[in-house]
Amino acid sequence: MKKSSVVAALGALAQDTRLGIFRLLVQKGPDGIPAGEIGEKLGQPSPTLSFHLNQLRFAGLISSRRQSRLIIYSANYKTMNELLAFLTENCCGGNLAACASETAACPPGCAPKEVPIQKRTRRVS
Amino acid sequence: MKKSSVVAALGALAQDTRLGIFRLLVQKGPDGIPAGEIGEKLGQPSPTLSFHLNQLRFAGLISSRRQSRLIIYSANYKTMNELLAFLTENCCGGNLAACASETAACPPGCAPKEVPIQKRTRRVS
DNA sequence: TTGATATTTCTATAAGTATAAAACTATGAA
DNA sequence: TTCATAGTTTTATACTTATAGAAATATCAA
Repeated sequence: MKKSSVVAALGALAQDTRLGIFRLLVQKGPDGIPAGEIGEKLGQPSPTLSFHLNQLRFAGLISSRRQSRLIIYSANYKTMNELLAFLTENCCGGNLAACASETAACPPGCAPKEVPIQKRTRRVS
Repeated sequence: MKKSSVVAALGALAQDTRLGIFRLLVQKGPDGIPAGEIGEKLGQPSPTLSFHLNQLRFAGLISSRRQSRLIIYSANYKTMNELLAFLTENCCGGNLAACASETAACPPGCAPKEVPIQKRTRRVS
C-alpha cells in the first residue's frame, strides 16, 4: 500500500461520522447494507451522509453497488488489512525480543515481512 | 478506547509528515530517538516538526522524555494496539465464517472479544 | 556569566474540510 | 406518462489544520 493511500484512508476514518459508518459496515460483514439504513443508524441528513460515504469510497475503504433503488455499501476488508499492516510494518526494526517486551507488546502483524523462501532449483550440470 | 480518542489518533496519523514520524518511531522500538534525529530523517524545519510531534503526543500515540539537552520520543505501542483493535472490533458481527470468507479475510484481532471464562467455584454445602 | 545547542512556543497566513439546504438523477410502481 | 422513493450533486458558509519565521526556553560547557 502506498503511503499516500494510507494517509487518505486514515484521513477518511478520522472523523466521527465516518468512523461510525466504517465500523458499522465492518460489523455488518461482506454483504453490506443500504445507504438509508446507515443514515438511520447514524441520524445524519442524506447529503451529509452521502458526502461521508463518498470520502470513504474514494479512500478505498468501502464499496457500493446498486440493487434496484437501494445503494448497498460494504467494507473493503482488504484495504483495512493493508492499512493495519502498514502501521506496524517492520515494528521494532525487526527485533522480535523488543516486539515481545512489556513496553512494546506488538501485534501479530508486527513481525518483519517474511522473505519468501526461494524454491530450490536443480543445477544444470 | 473511547471513540473520540480513536478519531484523535487517526487524525494525528492522517498526515504525511506525522505518519512518517510515527512509523519511524514504531520501527525504532521502545527506546525511541531524539527530536533532532527525527527532523533530520524527515527534512522538516524544527517548528513544523515540533508542531507535529505535539499532535502525535496529544493523541497519545507517542511519548517524550528529556535526556540532558535531547528530547527523546518513542511510540506508544499500547495506543497503537488499541487503535487497531477498535477498527476491527466485532468484525462481521462475530460471524467467524464470514470473517474467514474470501471477501472479508479479517485479521486475527477481528474475532469477537472472548468472554472471560468464569472460574469454577466449589459450592459451599 | 557567556555562548552554543536542542527544542519549543507564538504568530500570521494559507489551505483544506464539514455541514446541510436546494436542486437534481435513477429506479420502480400505478 | 406521472408519482414516490432512494440517493446524489451543487453550493455557500463556517470551521479546522498546516506551515515556517521570529522569539523564547532549557541544558550544558567553557
